[in-house]
Amino acid sequence: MSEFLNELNEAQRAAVVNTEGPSLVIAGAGSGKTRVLTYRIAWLLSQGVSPSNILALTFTNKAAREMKERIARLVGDKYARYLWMGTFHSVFSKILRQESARIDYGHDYTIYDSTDSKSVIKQIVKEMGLDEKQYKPGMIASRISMAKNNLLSPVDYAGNRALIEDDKRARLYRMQDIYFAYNKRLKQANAMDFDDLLFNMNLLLEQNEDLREKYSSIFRYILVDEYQDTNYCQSRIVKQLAEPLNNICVVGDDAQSIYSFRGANIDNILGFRNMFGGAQLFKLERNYRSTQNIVDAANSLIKKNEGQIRKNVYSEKEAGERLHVSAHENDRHEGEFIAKTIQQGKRSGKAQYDGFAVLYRTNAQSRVIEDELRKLGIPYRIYGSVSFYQRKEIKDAIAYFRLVVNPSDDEALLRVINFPARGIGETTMRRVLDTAHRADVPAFAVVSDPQRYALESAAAAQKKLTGFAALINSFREQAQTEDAYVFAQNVLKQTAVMSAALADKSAEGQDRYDNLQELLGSIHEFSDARRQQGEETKITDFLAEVSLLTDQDEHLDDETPRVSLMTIHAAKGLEFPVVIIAGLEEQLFPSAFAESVREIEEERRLFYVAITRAERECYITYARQRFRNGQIVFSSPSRFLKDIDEQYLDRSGEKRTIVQPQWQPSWLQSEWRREPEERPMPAATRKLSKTTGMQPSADKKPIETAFAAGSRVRHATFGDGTVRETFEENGNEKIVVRFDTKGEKTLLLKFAKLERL
DNA sequence: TGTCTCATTTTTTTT
DNA sequence: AAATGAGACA
Repeated sequence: MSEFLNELNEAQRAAVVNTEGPSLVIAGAGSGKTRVLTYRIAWLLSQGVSPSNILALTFTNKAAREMKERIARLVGDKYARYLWMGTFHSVFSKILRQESARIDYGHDYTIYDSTDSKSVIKQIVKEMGLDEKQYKPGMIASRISMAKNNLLSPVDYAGNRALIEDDKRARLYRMQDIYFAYNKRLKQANAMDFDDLLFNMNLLLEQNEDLREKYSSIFRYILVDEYQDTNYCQSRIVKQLAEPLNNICVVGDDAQSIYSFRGANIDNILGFRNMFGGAQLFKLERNYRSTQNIVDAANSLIKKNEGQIRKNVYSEKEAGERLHVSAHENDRHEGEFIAKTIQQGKRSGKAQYDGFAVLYRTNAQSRVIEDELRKLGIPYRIYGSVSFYQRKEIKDAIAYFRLVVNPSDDEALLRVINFPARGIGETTMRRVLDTAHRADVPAFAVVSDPQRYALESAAAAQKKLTGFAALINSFREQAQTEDAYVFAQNVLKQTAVMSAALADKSAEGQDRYDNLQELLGSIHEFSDARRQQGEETKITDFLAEVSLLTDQDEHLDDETPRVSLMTIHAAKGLEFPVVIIAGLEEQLFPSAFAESVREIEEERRLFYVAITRAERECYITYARQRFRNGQIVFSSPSRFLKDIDEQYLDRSGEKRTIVQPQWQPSWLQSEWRREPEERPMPAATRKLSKTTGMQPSADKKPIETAFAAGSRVRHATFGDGTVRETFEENGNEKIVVRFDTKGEKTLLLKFAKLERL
């Protein structure tokens, strides 16, 4: 039964069989972390522990799924199926649904995603009459999130001197009030945001001794993956669940902690042995993934960080090639290089396409690379950009389901009340919301019965509202009786969502229709899968799952091996024979936002993660200029390149290519990152006026702008045919300055293909 | 109300 | 470049 233990090395085996009491497994990159977790679970099962007594928490859905599959392969699906395995969020959300009454929530609570949250915040800021420029929803949302991650309720927040001081410094004096109102609003909508799932889970355990006992007796063995990425709240929950047996095993690598922006606290892993006295420590230091050069290079990099748990990661594979660093003239050339490298690598048999991964710091970098891959006909797959469930039409469709199941869900209501158009406009909705908030009721209540809440709207508008309410209400019964798929089909048909998409003959309309069909298909699939396990599926079951799906495998049917493109964050836990890391430039990687040493160190860990994804070869690229936010910016090589010992690098690729721009318009750099108040005249206008010698139009209307760096001024062509100056860029594109004669006296700059002068 | 146009702003990573 | 916001106009 347990001969599989032979497949482990000594350190791994020790970590696997030491099941009683707390243990901390520090697992260097590529040292078989997942292996230890899966084998530990398999081992527990082989010792007669029931799968329903094991709780395994992971960071992503994908990790959970893969681990489950691996366990099923070891011990059979009939055990694996009953394991409690999933992300923190999904497991806790299931428990919270079960126990929702205890925290005074309805069973069918909605989970608000970050878009919903920001929208709520925006409304609150507006209603409080605050400046939206000052109180940016994203900023507010992240502060609230941090508070929740640290278990601070609005009341705690208001009582926290440090936070209040900090808010003052950021000129967010009403922060605490917004937090308070935000939570109230969510409660009213019977909704939780991502952080509430954790916050409330902790609350549930803290306030109910019986539940604490119930769940800690169910979860007799607890395993936590990626422990370095957990936040304070998560660690408290785990602590409560683990007691009194404390059969808890956490696995992680402090060197790979890259989620502090999400509240992850590296102290959790560093302080684990304080929280759980007598915890055993296991160190996995042998890397099975990468060649020595790669491991050594990564080690030399991470050594530049302070405050690590000492460990000595080593590889016993061959030395392998050095890491190839190359410089490129601009982002397009960089993309071209990447595509060619992959093409050649494939031809010379280094790997199939799916053996290559291109990693980058930001999603925005993927586009150019995609373009170049496509030019060479290389199949690729992008992970994690706009996921299927984030598309507008899908969110709209789901909002209908949400609203039917949970009529208090104001965000869902707002999304769909005028989609497809029903003649219910902004003004009406403004009034509805005002009325609802004043009466402390969900918006849907006002929509259903405007009279009762004395809504000040025209009779015609009121009729439209009640009509909409009737439509939604007519679905309510079906939601409870019908199968999810049948229900979804009905709703999309009767609300005309489907027909609206079908009527749209544009390419995007076609796409939208296909996507809706695909959504129906996936509901169908979901329902079928559950039927095979003997469970009926209602739409609420689907909703409970879908809101926590993010990267969800948009199951590609074809089996074509594809190159993977993703952010480094998304690449954590994966490995590829050949890894290409793009955009190693200051202001990009490390990100321009990383200022403090702490933040820089996190960026460095990110680079460490990127390098250690590679099994055999690693390419690192950077560009001298890059198109960013509609402007060309100049960049210098990342400081991180200097952090790797020279002996592991092959820097020959840096010498060939460099072309410094011959002529650089001085304003290109000086305009970058200038504060708005220092700009008396719109920058674009000034630029143009400077270059052309023309005066800006009287009303100082800004002008669309696009000057290429490294361009050479020749003459310009104006709309009326006069030629003054042209900008030639590296022989490929030119920019013509035009004088737009129709309408306002505005100046326009346009790109045009270059006919050689 | 809804649609179009023009201007401004955005800057990371994600359960 | 792309998304958001404001204002004009039908």
